[in-house]
Amino acid sequence: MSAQATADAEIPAAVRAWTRLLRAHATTTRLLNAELQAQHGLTINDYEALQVLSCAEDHRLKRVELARRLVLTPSGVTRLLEGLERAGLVERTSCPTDLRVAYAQLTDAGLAKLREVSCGHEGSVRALFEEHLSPAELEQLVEVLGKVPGGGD
Amino acid sequence: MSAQATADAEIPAAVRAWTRLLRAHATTTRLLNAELQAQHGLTINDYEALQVLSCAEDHRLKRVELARRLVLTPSGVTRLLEGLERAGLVERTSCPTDLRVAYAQLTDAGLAKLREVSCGHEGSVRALFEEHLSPAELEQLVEVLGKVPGGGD
DNA sequence: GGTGTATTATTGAGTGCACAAGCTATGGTA
DNA sequence: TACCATAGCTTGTGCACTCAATAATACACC
Repeated sequence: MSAQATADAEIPAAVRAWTRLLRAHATTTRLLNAELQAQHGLTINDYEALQVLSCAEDHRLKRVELARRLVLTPSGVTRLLEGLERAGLVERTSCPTDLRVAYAQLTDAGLAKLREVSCGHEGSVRALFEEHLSPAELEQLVEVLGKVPGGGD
Repeated sequence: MSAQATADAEIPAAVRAWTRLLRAHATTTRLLNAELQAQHGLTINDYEALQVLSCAEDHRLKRVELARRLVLTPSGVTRLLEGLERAGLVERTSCPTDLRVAYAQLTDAGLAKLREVSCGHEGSVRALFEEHLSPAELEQLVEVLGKVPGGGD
């Protein structure tokens, strides 16, 4: 009955959702990042960038658009792509009609790398999430996360 | 009907949940962190640390335990507490029965700061989440996030 | 055509975190 | 008592990201 016994029932659902989102994110990213890094030398954002590019038309995207999709700042994208370009997975392409834009273009090596990595990585993601959530719960999670700011596509 | 037209229906729910978790976290964190920083000079983890300590018995916790709750490494906690100690919000306390442990002890100033900040911050969290999610959806979110690794209490 | 504003991208500086290595203290075992 | 494995914590190093400032191009407007 001390000071810390207050609350649990009073904490707004939004706040509980927020802290759980924080903790769940921290835990899952730590696990998946470590694995991705150890097995393939990629960070989560490296992987996500390759993935997003592979879904884009002609496997390329304006850097600003990539930033928007990955929820990074433009400067974050510049640094991210530095690494991927050094590894030969992505290359810069210029836009003929607008000299400001530099496309991030997935290379063949990048696509190959993605195919090599994605199966195992998706397996890890599924193992992590499907271990404790039923298919119905996963669908719910997808659904409600889609309504959280930034969670939609 | 191009290469990128594959998939949407085929992507496993676990993977869609994972990417939405990533994006939602990045977006909400960015917003809330910027606000907390601008208005009170705290990071999200600063706030969370104060919050967790305030709920602990005698307002103090072993650093290792704090690390576990915040999903940080011990070294991360050391650096986090450096800042909070410098600001006078937390102080080190030693354990009489085990000289290895150094408690993180919330100071009066820390408690005051937390009370000063929490109302506004909770308001921001609620505004952000309640804007697009109904009470029922929020409860669902709490429920299913609780089953994601790290999301439980 | 020239000017002003918006857009795209990069760079420099600073921050927050992880990993690995190292220290001290504890507790079991012989 | 001596020893050794383990626990708690800190430090050195490195990485990923942000913010603020900067440069170059595009485009609307007069």
